[in-house]
Amino acid sequence: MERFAIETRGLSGGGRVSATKLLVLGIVHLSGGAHGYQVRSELQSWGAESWAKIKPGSIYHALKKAAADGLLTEHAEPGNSGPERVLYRATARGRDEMVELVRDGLRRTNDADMLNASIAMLPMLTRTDAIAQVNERVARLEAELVVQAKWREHPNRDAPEHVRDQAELWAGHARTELEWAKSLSKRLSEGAYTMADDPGSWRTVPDHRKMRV
Amino acid sequence: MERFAIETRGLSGGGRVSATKLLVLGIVHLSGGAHGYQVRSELQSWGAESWAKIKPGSIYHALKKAAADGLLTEHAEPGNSGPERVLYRATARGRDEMVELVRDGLRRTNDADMLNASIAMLPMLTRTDAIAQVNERVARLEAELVVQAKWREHPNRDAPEHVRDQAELWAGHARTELEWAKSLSKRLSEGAYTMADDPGSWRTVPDHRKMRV
DNA sequence: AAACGTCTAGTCAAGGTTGATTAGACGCGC
DNA sequence: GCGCGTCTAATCAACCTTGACTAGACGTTT
Repeated sequence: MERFAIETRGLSGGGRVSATKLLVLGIVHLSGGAHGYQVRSELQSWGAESWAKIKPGSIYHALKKAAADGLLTEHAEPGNSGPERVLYRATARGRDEMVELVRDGLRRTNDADMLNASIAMLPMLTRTDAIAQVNERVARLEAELVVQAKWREHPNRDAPEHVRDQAELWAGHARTELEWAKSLSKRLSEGAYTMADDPGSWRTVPDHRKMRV
Repeated sequence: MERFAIETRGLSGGGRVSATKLLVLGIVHLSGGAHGYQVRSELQSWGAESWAKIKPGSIYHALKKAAADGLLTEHAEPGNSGPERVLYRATARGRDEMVELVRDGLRRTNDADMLNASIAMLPMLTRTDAIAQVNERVARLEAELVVQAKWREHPNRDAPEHVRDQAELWAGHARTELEWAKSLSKRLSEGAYTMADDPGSWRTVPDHRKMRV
């Protein structure tokens, strides 16, 4: 009966994939260490509350959970000016997990939040890897559109008419996403953005020169 | 400080709007009374696990919560054949709340799950009401596209380049949705679907002839 | 200089979500 | 007539999300 029990688990201790987790890990990493409020501000300036629907409350939870899972380290800092704060830094496992989350988010269809978060963290990947993941997404979307087309030819008679008509909307979204993914793949191939293996990326910048707030 | 404390609360005891709640209330109502497994099967046959991302576990919780809030009544039934079951029936408050949820889900932008669930429960509204809500949605989407266009002219310099480029994808989704909403409005005007005030709708069918499993 | 709003920084309880698990009934091949 | 898989029906603990709330510091208005 428990044939599939393990299957869905990823690199770390398990638990649901979450856009919050990815974004929090990503910002901490990009900042080369950050406290909660800093992550919160950075995400806000990226407009993440709207496209990933992240509320401040979730950020602190995600940070603590990631620290408990060994993906981040916690350093308590006495408040020299203002309240106390806790500094978080990414561990090696945290970096690996984050990269896997980005790759998965790009490759797999479904879940808009995860896709948005993955795109936001795209430069965590090398250029060739990113292109490969996006291309796999393109292939998946094309396959899904074929399935959807078949489904509309032979609709499920149990579902009411207006529910069946909803499929048009989903197909429209899938086509939009397909076009966008194709154009992203092309932009990447043409050298757009600074990826992990490009000069000037977060990876090639020495620690003391990384972004600070 | 608590100026807005009440504002977000709806008709009932409060709490977050949820696609699960709407679908569960809707199925119970449409079935003229149902137990958990029946709701689960019906949603499955509508393909709801995929488009509303509802897992069985959530359904039972939603039923109990709705019963605790007075939106449903619970009738324990001894298992004449098979395990025990609990029969749920919609109350008047449950019906009112559900209709409000559908209207809100149609009118307000954001949250794909809620929109999908609302469309699935569209025939809960009268035809004129449904058209009005969809038209308001059309207007909102058009306004949003204008805002997005302005945003792309004057992008936020704090966000990285690839995050700013993501806006193209959102705009594409918004345009897809806009076109679909317009066509839905048109179909409704032309008399498509059986709405709450049409002959043959769930509302005009006497209780004993309602769908049973 | 007391009052006021605002920014920094974070906690918390209440509630929602979910994968795993339980358990009886039922058909069916051997 | 016994084991096996499948269907019905639901429970539960672990985990995630969130709105509301706390609290110090700082500028600035009155």
